[in-house]
Amino acid sequence: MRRKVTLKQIAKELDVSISTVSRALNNSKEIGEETRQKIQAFAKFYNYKPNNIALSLKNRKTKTIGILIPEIVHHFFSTVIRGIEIVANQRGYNVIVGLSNESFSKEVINMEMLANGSIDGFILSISKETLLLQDYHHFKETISQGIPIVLFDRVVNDIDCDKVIVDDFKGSYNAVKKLISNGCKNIALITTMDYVSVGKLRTQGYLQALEDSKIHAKGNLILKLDDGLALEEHLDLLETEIEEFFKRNTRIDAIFAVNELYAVTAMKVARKLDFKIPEDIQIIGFTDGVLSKHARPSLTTISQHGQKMGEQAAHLLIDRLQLDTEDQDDEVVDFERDMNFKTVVVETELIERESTK
Amino acid sequence: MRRKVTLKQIAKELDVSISTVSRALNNSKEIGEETRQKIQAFAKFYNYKPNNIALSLKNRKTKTIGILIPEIVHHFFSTVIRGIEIVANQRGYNVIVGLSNESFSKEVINMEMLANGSIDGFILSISKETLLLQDYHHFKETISQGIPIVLFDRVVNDIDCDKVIVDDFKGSYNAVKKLISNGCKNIALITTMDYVSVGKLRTQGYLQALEDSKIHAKGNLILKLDDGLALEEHLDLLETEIEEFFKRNTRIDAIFAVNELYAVTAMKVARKLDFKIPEDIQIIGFTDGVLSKHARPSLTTISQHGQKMGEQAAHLLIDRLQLDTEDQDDEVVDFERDMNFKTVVVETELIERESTK
DNA sequence: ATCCGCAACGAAAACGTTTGCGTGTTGACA
DNA sequence: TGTCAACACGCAAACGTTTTCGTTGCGGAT
Repeated sequence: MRRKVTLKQIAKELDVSISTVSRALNNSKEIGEETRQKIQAFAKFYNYKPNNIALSLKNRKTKTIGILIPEIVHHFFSTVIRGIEIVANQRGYNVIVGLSNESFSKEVINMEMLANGSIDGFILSISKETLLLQDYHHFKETISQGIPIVLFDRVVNDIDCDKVIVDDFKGSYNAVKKLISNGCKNIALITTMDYVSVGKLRTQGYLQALEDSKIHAKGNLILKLDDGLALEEHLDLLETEIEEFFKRNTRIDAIFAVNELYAVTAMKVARKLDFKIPEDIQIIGFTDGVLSKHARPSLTTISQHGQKMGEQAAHLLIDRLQLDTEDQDDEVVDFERDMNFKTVVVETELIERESTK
Repeated sequence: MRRKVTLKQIAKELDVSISTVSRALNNSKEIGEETRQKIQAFAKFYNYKPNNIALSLKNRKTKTIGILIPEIVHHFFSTVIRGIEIVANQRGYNVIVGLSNESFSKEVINMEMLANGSIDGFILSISKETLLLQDYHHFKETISQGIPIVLFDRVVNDIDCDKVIVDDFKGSYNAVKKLISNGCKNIALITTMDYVSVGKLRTQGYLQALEDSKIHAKGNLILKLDDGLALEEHLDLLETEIEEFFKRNTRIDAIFAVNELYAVTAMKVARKLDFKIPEDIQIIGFTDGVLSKHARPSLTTISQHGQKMGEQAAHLLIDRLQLDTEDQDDEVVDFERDMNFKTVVVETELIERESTK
């Protein structure tokens, strides 16, 4: 087991100083041709690679970005990670991921753990519990320490940072409009509780689309589901909940669901109740995952383009990081930068499949 | 923007030495009660947290483990990551993930990038290209530098390290046995090319089960598919490939597929060709993902317990890391340790759903 | 002979910690 | 009064880099 060779060892072996070795390897022209050759050859032979940690300490930046997400076994989030990883790698960064598991305290812990020098910036999506508590002090503290954050998907307004979102409102609006133009009169909505921002926006899009088409929105056509039901263990509960909803509203001819699982489950229930899809009932879901593609019939969905969101987020963050390192004069720039937070919205796309006409 | 406070700043402010501050915060009893109180209070007020990078440099270990996987938008792999993250967090470690995207060179690059001090050890699953090339020099080099590796799922024998696998052979064997005991006579196998170790093992399990039941395995009942077909873009190709396979073999009454996608697609084709499931044809797939659960009919599968695999892998790695730091005497231990590589096999589980009788 | 400049290299600080060792100040005890 | 612990703290090295600022030696100009 030969450990990695260091500058010091090379210096000792070649009987020169550490600085000379460093300079030689960085092709400084202060070093004589001959010694440079010698040092480089030696370094290559022993496969010298500078130690990242030492570099991080010296440069006061780690070239790694922290990802903090609620859940990783989830098509959308893993797609975002992939997007982040790709551009991070391209631009010389690593990614370190933490999972909040939708828990506030885990989010805080994780964040503090990483904020102590391990990463240069965060890309994160807020956990549900945090959204519920509306306690964002950890984010603000991190930002005030000079560590930039990029929020994606689940964002809140009162955090000053870059954001990447999809136009949840518009996406839903278009989907419902589509259902209306397909002739649907009684369009049901299956959504989450309001504190999840995206759920709320999607609900608003639904309502607006109805209103613009002079359709009166009826409260009993809206089903707000508890989050617990989305858990793997409670699939059956989710199913019966939706089934009862159906039975209460026999005239439903379309369903718009704010996520894939709700949509697929609704479809399952509809078939069980002998609805023909899409003849008797049409269905659209938000979020395009594997379920939608492989369901029978395949599900018309609104794609969020998770990978693109990840890429955008990474670019935003790294741009800001590199901007930070360029300017040394602190005060003024701080002020200017505050004004410059961007919110990029990634366009959604309606992917039509078999569950709509 | 107030940057993080350091020991030096505290020392200066309180007019003591850096070492005194450090000791006071670590509750060294070399420090007088009074000064300790003072320093701790001050540190708490300014929210002092030791800088991770500096600690890493000093301790020559980073307390982070590197995960290197072929793909992250994948139910199995993300489940494994979740398992790793959970125990890593419990035991005070962070995880940094790299994606090889099934490419040899990306695997090498990523590994070298992380091996230069960024991580203490690796948990990884080998990319297909690497398996095809059979070039494992980067793994061996990393290990010889004293960085331990834990391989999971896709492993190869000639790398000396801990491994976590499922018993692919046994899992397949049991599944096929199940089909046989359900009365199936013409059991087809849909698998990958041989160079992916798990594909090979699963194929062997299939063959063995047939042989043990005195059923002659027929070559034309085995469909070996190219990997390219598993890509999202080529779903239709995959489908036609399987459809032709069906048409060539009209007497098939069961299918065992080595992954979820193949199984679901086969089911789709079967229904299209008016087979009744499970009456006319029974289907089992390896790997239990979301597709299986929500397919219609739901798919009987062999669960790999990805999360458990991740947890085991993390424990193996961290155990070894902590063992490494305990012993200072080098030579002897190296030798002993070589003998101690473990391979833990996580039991598979047959999850029966609607696609079998 | 003196001075200057340049090429080629070394010493040391710095990044933020921990820690072995040294040192000064007490108080007790002989 | 002198000796010696014990106590409370500071110095400095170390981890592995980069970089600023010297410091040599030497050739050429004056």
